[in-house]
Amino acid sequence: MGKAPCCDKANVKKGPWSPEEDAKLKAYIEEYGTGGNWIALPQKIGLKRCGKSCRLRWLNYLRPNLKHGGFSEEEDNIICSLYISIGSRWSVIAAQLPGRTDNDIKNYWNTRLKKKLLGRSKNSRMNRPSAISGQDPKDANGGEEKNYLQNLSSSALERLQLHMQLQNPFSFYNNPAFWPKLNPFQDKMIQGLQFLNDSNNQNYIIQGTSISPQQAAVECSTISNLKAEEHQNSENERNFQSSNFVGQSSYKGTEPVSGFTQAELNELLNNEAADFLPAQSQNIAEFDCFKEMMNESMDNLGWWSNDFVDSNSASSNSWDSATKVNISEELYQDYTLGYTMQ
DNA sequence: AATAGATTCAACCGCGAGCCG
DNA sequence: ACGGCTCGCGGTTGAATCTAT
Repeated sequence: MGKAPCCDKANVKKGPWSPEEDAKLKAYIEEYGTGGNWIALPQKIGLKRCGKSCRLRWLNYLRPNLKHGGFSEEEDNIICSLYISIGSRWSVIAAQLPGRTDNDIKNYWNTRLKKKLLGRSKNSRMNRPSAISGQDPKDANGGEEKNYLQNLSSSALERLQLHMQLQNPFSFYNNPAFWPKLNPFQDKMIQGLQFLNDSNNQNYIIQGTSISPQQAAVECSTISNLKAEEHQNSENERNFQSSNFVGQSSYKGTEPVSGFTQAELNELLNNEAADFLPAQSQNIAEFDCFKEMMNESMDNLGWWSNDFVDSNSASSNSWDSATKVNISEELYQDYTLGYTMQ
């Protein structure tokens, strides 16, 4: 049985929106709201558009308080650190960047940030066709690795590359002693988001204590309480943005954004990490790192790729278990609030 | 100035989740 | 419990624009 189409495709206009269409949609929504039904909306206002198209146009372009134009360095940092932590959860990342849409961020990542961060290591890999396995794929274990790699999405590979940069033994990233202490809020956020991605249900270290996934989930669910406290403590700080999970405003200044320090992210953004070793050694180091992860550390990599996890949580819509509800509600709250029409 | 190739980004698509009768 | 429907998401496409030759 096929799925019912959301609209009559034959009578629906596609392609770029005209100023007249924009004006119609904007005027109606500003006055009446969506009426809780995007599908019915275009008919009400005489637009020959699909409801989904109207929704997208409103959310990504017409809705008030949207930022257009270049991203700031702080926004770059937030996007990068969240991408590394949770992957392509664009809506979650967008929730941390007021005025930015998931589509914007996705485009910005795909067209600019990704290249900025990965261009270099990508080039080095492209120059060595069999460097990943270092042997004929048909050799012992090689076939398995090949299949495994073929199953990786490009997103997962990108994150792997970032991960490898972070694993560079000479890197700042790999020396916890050098890391500035995260505030509890940031610590919980990063670990909470990683927890959501992890189907292996390993234990988590929160505030130096190893806890079970179940406990981690409870910890994460307390984030809203932390937020409320902080909000009270900074009543005058209108920038708090209430939902600002990353705390870019409530911890402005000296604290790192998300799980990474400004220096770390600058290093990543400027590809400085790749300069730690001469080109040749760097390739070898990358290769060794990869092999090591493939052979020994798979269990530790669950967080960075959906492709490794079981089918129940492999989809992007995996925010569905009972333990995840509290968190996803928190994450989406303000994002959706912005769309709620009176 | 003309052309090809690269880049950007608005818009589309299909899927899964959740709600409701 | 089931099916229909809408919503929201991430991935992808393709027209417009920019850049290099």
